[in-house]
Amino acid sequence: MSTGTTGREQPEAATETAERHLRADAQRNRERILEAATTLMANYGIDVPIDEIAQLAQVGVGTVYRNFPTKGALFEALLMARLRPLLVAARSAAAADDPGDAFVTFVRRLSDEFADFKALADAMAASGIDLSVAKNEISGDLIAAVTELLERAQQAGRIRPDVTISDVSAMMAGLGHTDSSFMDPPQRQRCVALVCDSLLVGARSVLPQGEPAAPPPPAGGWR
Amino acid sequence: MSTGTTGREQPEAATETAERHLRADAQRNRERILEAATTLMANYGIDVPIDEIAQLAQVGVGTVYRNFPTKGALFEALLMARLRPLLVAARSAAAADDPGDAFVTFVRRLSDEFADFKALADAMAASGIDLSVAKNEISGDLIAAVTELLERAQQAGRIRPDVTISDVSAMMAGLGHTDSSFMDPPQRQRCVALVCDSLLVGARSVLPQGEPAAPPPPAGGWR
DNA sequence: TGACAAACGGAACCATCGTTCCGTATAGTA
DNA sequence: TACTATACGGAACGATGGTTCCGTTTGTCA
Repeated sequence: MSTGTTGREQPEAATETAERHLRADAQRNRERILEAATTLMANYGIDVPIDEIAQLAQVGVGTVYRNFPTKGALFEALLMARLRPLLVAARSAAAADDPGDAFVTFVRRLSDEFADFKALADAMAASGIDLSVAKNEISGDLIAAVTELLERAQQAGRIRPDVTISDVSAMMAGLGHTDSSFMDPPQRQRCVALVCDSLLVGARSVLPQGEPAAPPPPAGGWR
Repeated sequence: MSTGTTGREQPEAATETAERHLRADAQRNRERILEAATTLMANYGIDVPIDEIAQLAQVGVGTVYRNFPTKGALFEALLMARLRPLLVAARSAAAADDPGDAFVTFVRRLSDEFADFKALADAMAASGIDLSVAKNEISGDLIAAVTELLERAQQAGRIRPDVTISDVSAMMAGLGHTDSSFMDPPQRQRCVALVCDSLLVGARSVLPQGEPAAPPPPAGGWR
């Protein structure tokens, strides 16, 4: 009766297309929410409570749910925003003159993305070893692009011919899950280099300098 | 420490030493609990509810808590049981004639352990990139043993001299987190081989055959 | 066999978190 | 300025899961 219909009243969910003339404050809030969610999910992964996102965005939880029907929807919106440029990168890598180098560049880029946005690795873990982090089309396109990148690099003799896209996906997933929050950037780069070395033909990277030497993590060590 | 906190009345917690004359039924139940917890945590990781463990063990939750003051304690008990043989393996690998081969064998073994006991990978993720999955002594011993294994394999010229124990730990963690539940055994073996190839000097394994669907890699391995 | 400490089961408690509901506030408009 | 659709906040709800409590059962020993 008074308030909307029996169902929810969110406008077209998170669809950016058909921007149904949002009220100015609503538009502002939506952006705040996206920003807050990005910040928090980048650092803490998918596990941040909605309440915290709402708090950081200076908004009530209701407002979050008015914009995104579900936590998953919010997450997926963020994910897509991350995946899209990654797809562009993969495609241009596949078209590069030297697909071998382009492959390495792409892997490095992906690793950076994992580090910058922890939730991406979470999503990858949840959906198995392939790159299809969401049921969205983008993920399919992404894996297609990486497949082509791989094939071209193999044709160019730069990547081992016995390596499959599954191998690549699995290694990428592993990279993402070498819990980035515990790994400093130099260490991450070393891992990227090692992974690439395992896939490339006759490659033996110079590993970027990491921590001084010994393993002793600050006193207490484990935990 | 864990024992004798002010609160509960559990007998020495999970300490097997000083087996305080458990009543026959209590002993039986304790074993049932450990067995059930192993089964469930192996398949579902740390996230299995205590209730489910209790149910499978055919005991009440109270009985679980009488044996293990906390879910974490139960988990740690299982973990130690897993880590101990792994430690033995690492030590004997470090003492092997060919530390290069022994290293590969150990990595394979570790990977199997991840697959057999999903919770191990969970623990590793939670504790960062090093092997120290718990604050227990065993984990310290384990990383020490692996360090020695690494050094000996490097002295023998089998592992790249620029690889550090941190690198090894990180790659192992990645291996564990290439979510084993989504990866069939052949794929896992391929990843193990790739990781080893990245660490060893001049190695290019023949990757074990994986799934049939993917791009046919029968091109044969490298030497 | 009787008594009692030891052990048991599982309801209840508490905290967390996703989601919904609804009374209230306000941007946009006439 | 007044009116109303739109949007807001946040309390409340329901599900889940770890932990505690306590009345009841049972193994053990004399």
